[in-house]
Amino acid sequence: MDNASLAFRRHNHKHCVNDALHSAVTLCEERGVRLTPLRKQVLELIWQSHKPLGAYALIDLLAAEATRQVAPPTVYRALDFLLEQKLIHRIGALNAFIGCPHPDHSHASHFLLCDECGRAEEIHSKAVSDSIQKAAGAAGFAVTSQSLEVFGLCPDCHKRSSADA
Amino acid sequence: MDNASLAFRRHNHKHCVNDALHSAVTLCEERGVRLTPLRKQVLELIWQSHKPLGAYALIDLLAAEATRQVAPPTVYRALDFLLEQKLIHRIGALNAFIGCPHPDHSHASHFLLCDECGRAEEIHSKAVSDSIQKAAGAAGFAVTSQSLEVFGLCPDCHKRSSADA
DNA sequence: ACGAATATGTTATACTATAACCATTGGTGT
DNA sequence: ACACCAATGGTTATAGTATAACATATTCGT
Repeated sequence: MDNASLAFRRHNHKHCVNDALHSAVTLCEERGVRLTPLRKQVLELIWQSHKPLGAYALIDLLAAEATRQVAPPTVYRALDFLLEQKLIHRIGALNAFIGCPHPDHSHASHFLLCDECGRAEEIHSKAVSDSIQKAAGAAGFAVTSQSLEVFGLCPDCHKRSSADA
Repeated sequence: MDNASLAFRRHNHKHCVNDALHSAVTLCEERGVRLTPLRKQVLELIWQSHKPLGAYALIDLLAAEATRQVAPPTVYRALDFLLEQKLIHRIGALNAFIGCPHPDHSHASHFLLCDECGRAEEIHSKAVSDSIQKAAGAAGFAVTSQSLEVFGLCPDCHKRSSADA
């Protein structure tokens, strides 16, 4: 079981954070780009949970860490960097950002988003990617990026809501 | 060829608008909900092109029609109604809205979005829907809605950019 | 050390969306 | 017709998200 499928399960989340930060460091070195302290701190804060985090929530967290009081452009620039390096994804419907568990191999942004608990799990389905690619191709469309946001109830919340009924 | 696949082709766009308004009227009657003049006007403006339209662009257009000067809440309420009735979709990545060519049968929001010309085409692929449903099911996730936003170049813009190169 | 490029700080502002409250309209039952 | 209630739209203010423009500081190669 890799980190990509953990969001909706019990797990030691420190491993997620450590893995994410470690591979971010490695990837940035390989790519010759700079994962500065600010960028790393932002990435770490985004990884504090499996819930997508808004830019302003991030600003509040940075302020709470007491180390720095940053203005919106600063955090947005860090977010832009992390997006470019595919270390995070943006969830359009939520205006929020979430860590990418597989930053090493490029892939699309496909997420399951729980309406109830807010957690997000990235999915990696070749069938999904291929079917999208095929449908686009049939329309003569040259794909550069894809974003899939599937809303509903995660296993836990679904079970809970069934019990309530 | 139905209206759902026209966005990237030459066509008489008046037909799109007429069809959309006509089926909106019919559907709202069937559902016992009121497609008021404001709501209808907003829907018509959204259908003026195949490009997703922002709420404030819509406000400007309403002002330009000289008939009314509306404030944001007014247009957002109209948009909410149209979204509820599935007469339009929201494109999360663009904070914009676009008409739904198939409001009569419920379906997910799956779009091809051209980075160059801004036009959007809704796709209806059972293979895509099914693969998504299956992937979500495998994760124990109960889907309530899906939004797929595929970015890239439409046939026209792709041809044009190849020619430029 | 120097200059160029990159990164961050700072101020102001643009863009997107909603809360709260009030006035009006339209259908319902009597 | 009338009173009533729910739904719609108008208005003001404000919340939430994102970027422009410019100043300062840091890093890297030479």
